[in-house]
Amino acid sequence: MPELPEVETVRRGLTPAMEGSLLVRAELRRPDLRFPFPADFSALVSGRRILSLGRRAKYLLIDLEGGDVIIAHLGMSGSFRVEEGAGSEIPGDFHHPRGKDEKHDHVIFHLDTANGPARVIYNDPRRFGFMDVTRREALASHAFFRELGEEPTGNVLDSDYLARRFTGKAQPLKSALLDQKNIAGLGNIYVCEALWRSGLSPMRAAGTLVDAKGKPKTSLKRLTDDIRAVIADAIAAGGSSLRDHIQTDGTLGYFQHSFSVYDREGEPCRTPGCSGTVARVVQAGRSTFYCPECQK
DNA sequence: CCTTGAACCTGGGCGC
DNA sequence: TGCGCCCAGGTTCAAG
Repeated sequence: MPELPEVETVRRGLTPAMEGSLLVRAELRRPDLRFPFPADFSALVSGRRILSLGRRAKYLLIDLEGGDVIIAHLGMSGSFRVEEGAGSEIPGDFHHPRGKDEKHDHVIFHLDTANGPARVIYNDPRRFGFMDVTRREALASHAFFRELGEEPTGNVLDSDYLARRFTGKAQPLKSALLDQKNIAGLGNIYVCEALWRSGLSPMRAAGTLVDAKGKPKTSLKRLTDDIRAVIADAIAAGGSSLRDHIQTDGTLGYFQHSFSVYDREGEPCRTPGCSGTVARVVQAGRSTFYCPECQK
């Protein structure tokens, strides 16, 4: 499920149950997800208190007392849910009736919280997600993080930075924005949405947004603003739509979100005054949705 | 270096 | 009820 806004929403949703709680035991129900778990994963994290939940790009970070940090990536289909209360039986509830999907519950974090026992359960049908554990001080140099670009949140991402990254690049904008080395956390949906907002074609070469002096053209400044706005809006929407449900379902935000171009092939463009129709093309093996009429 | 395509997995939707 | 095909929010390799 996750691009940056969804992972951020998951982080916020899990925080009440996890932060300050004791991670009594990490139960691995299979030896691997996308990659094998480290051999000592469970031994290393079990019995530790959880200090805080963080996020970098699409990675969820769980900081433990003692200086280790759990790294979790949700891949394409990963989600977390919280189940409170004691008992060995996992009670089904309205949102998650017991059923077939349970076979994809791969990791169970057994917690001792301020309100009693609880479980945080990681479910991932496709198993493209993965978890690792490392020392907090080694995080920045970890292979997952070493080459990551700037976050599209906060004020670090600016058009001068993107101009430096894009100078001389013939690479299509779609691919350049999807590249985590440029911007950390954008995925297929929000790249399409940001390009639509900016009126820029996904096929346009990234270098054409930079002037001869290596400075960002107006179009790149606008794109930078739109990227930040798209992400901020999505986080805001996820946070509000999930408030009631995050306890049991981290995936809800996505599907309540309505997109302007993503997955709208053949439908009318929503740009005011535009009479175009949303088209779908494939770039580097991924679907791109855009309006050929107003995105140049 | 660049760009593309395949691979990793399961499940849902659609046409027949 | 079934079958086969295509598609899916990500990342990483190998190959051209």
